[in-house]
Parts: sequence; C-alpha cells; structure tokens
Amino acid sequence: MNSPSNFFISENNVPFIDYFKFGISVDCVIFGYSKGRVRILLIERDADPFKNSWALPGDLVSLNSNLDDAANDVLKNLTGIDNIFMEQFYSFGEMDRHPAGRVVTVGYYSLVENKNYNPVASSWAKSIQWFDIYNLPELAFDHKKIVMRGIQTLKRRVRYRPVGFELLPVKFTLTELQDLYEALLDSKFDKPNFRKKILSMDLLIPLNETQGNVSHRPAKLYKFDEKRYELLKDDGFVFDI
Amino acid sequence: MNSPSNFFISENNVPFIDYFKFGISVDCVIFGYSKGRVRILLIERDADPFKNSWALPGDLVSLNSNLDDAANDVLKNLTGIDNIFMEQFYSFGEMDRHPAGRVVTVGYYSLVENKNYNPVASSWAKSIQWFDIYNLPELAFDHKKIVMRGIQTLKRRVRYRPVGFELLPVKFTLTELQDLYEALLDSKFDKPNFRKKILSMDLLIPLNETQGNVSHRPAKLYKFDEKRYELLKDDGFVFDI
DNA sequence: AAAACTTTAAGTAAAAAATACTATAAGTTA
DNA sequence: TAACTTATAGTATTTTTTACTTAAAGTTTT
Repeated sequence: MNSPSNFFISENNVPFIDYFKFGISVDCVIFGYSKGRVRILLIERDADPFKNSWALPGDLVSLNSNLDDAANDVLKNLTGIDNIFMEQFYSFGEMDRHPAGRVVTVGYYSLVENKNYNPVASSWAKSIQWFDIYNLPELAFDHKKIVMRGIQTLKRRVRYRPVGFELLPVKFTLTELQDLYEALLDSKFDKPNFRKKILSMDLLIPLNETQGNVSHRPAKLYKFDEKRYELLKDDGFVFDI
Repeated sequence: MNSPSNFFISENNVPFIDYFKFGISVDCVIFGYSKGRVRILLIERDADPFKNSWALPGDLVSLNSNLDDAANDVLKNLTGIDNIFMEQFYSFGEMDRHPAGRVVTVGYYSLVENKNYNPVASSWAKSIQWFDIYNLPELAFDHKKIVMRGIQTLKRRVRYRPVGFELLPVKFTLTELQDLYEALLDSKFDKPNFRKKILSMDLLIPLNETQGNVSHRPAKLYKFDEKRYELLKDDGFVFDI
C-alpha cells in the first residue's frame, strides 16, 4: 500500500498519483527550564537548505514511519534526547514554506528538565543550544511562526493540564513549583495561596525529605502523584492553576 | 519549487525525492445545532475507496493549495457550504489509514447553525446528512477517530472561547444560548445564574426586539458583541462558561 | 551561644464569586 | 378575567479567591 494506486482519477482529470507528491516533516519545539527561565532547544543546521542557520530539530518523515515515531526519532538523532513526553500541536502547510518542494510539517512540543538532558549535536546538526524564548535568533524556514504557536499552546495547556511537572526533577519543593509556573505564565502568585491551592488538589505526595545545601530553612520535598492524576482525570477533574 | 529538487540526498542514502510521495488531505468535522441536539455533517461517498460509506467531507489537497483554503474548498464542493469559520485541530498520520497510499490528513472543525445552511450533496458525494453525535453510523477510513478527537476539542474550546455563538442565529434569546451550552457540554445550569454570568461578561448587546410566535411571554433578543470581544481578548480576558 | 536573617509554613480575615432558591412581571390561552 | 407559562429580578447562603499576619525552622554572623 505504500505506493499510490493508479486506479483512481480525481474529478478534475488529474491522475490520482499526481496528488502524492508531498513531503511531510516533523518539527519539535523542546521547552527546557532552569534558573527561572524557559528556553527552547535549537540546532545549527549543517545541511542544505538553510545550512548554518538556527532551526528547530526536525526532518522529513519517511514513508514507513508514523508521525509520533518520526518526531521521537528526529529528536533522538539530532539531540540524543530519547523517550520523552511529546505532543502534537499544529500543522503548517503554506505552499512556499520549503525551498525543496511542497512540505507540510507537523509541530510537536515537549518539556524537559534541563539538568537531566545534555543534548549533543549529531547527524546533520552542527551545534545545539538552548535559547531563552524571549531572545531567539533568526530561524530557518517558517520556524519562527512554529515556535510562536508552540509557546502560545504551552501557555494555554499548562493551565489546565499538569504538564509543568515534566520540567521539574522528580522531587521538588513547592517554591520551585511556584517559580516554574511564574516563569511559564509570566506572572506572580501569592506564596501561601499558591501552596494552599496546589496542595488542596491532592496531587502531590509529601516526602520525608527536605532539600539540602541551602543556607536557610530547607523546604520539604514533594513528588507528583501520577496514578492519582490518572484516576481523577477519568472523573472529569480539571487541573487548573 | 513545486517539484522536489534532486539536489539533496538524505543521510540514509535515500534520494531526497523519495520522501516526496505523501498525499495530504483535509477532513472537516462540521458541527450543527438544532432543537437542542448537536450533530455533525456526513457525506455518503460515491467514489472509491469506501464507495457508499459514510465519511467526513474531505479530499486530497492539490500541490497548489494551502491547507486552510483546501478545507474551505472541500466543504464548498461537497456540501455547498461556503465562507464559514473553520479551525484546524489535529493531524492524523498512521501508515495504514488510506488504502490508496500514504496519506496524512489534517482535521478541521467548524460550527454552523443548521437552519442557515442547507447542504446539498455535490461532486462525488452521493448524499449528505446530519447525524447526532451520540448516534453515528459506521465511518470510512479512520474517520471515527477523527470525529472523536474533534468532539473532544470542541468540548474543551467551547469553554474558553465564545465559539458557541457560531451555532446560533445572529439574534437569540438567553434561553436559547443556555440550551446550546447545555447540549454542547451535556450538563444543566441554573437559569437565573446562567444569565447573570453571561450578562456580566458584557459581551451581549440587548436588542429592542423580542421573539415572536411563542405561546408565552416572549424573551428579549440579544446579539453577540464581536468588536468588544476582540478588544477584551487583547487585554487577556478569558471567556469562561 | 545569642542575635540577626532568610525562607518555610500555618492561619485568619475580608472580598468576590458561585450556587441555590424565591418572588414578581409579562405575555398567552381558555 | 382566570389560569398558565416563561422571562426576569432579587436575595440569602455557601464556597472560593485574595490579601495579609504570624509563627516556626534552619543558617549565618557577631
């Protein structure tokens, strides 16, 4: 089934096969977080087109790979990052968006904790770097547009799904959580109220540990209760910051 | 630029041109509303593959059309419906989803008021019909999956964007609006409280008209204030039912 | 080892919003 | 004119949000 059948002729008398000339690509907007700043991961291309330009990790999809797999493969090949939560957010199909032909690209986004992932440029990525989302370089193709829509999607989704936890270490303090949300949503919350709200959701498991190596009273550590979230979700529960 | 250049060879030694064998299609989930029920529009196919099956209005995209235009054209060709608000929601790219070759489809959804649109089957649509979303027939391709995700998207978006108004006539009563939201969200609201909430948003313009032809006290008519919505939106206002 | 300092963490009071309910007004039909 | 239906206004109660205060726990400085 991988080669289009010649059987069908469309109504405009264009042979069916003439429709099968698209390229499909995936592009990944990878959000990272550290020291109160949200960043995205860009690669410096070492291949035409747009050689030497900064771009999103992305590539053409082969005929025998589905979209989700392709997105994961691309990320692994170009950055070494493997096996992370990744979600589709929008597809871009302007006619002139790729100089080599007609390519529709599917945008994916993901969130990773900076410390845990040490991306290494590989394949045709010459170098790789985290950029502050408010201070991006010129980007290849229409990647600026893709990034912008990715940021918009993240800001919206982070409010009603607990995706933010992907950006923190497994064990975290409530202040770290608050700092993260303040960075993501670019706003400030009252500290006592924030912790009251988040704890009342009953989605955090308090640990019998405190943070170490701080020059003040160490805060209690918590971890996210994924099992409970899965249960609550089924009952129509909405996570809401 | 419409034919892929032979210049580039991918790293796996697959000629660049071998990636350009995808078909792209668009499929439209058109929501309609009347008599307290939410429906979607399906066509009965009069062309292979899946001839005689019910399916979403959709078609392959040609090389010289962008996605949004293609979605609008498809809808116009198959149903006669033209010039309506339409929004992309997800892309589907499983390898075996189309028997004629590798086709990635981009899902669009729209909301229309039943009365205003009298869809007529044309092109290769044999017939056309509204189906209750809770009582759908067997569908061609993976259209069941597309519909399900479309419904899920609608239910989510309708809560924080005033898309619901697309489903009502320009002039409507508050009870009609409430009935619509109750049908969309499959729930019940307290009448006085619903009207208080919606009116306090200051997004409705009260008209000096009342509904006619009813055997009881006629309700006041309102219309949606789009200009004001655009203004509020810029200030970070979130519509929230 | 006490004082100063910083941050966590618990608590409380006021304001706002959501919810539940009651009453009245405006029209239609018998 | 009375009975009826639905729109619309109003009120009281509960819950949630927001703003602010205070105490506790640890570190650093003197």
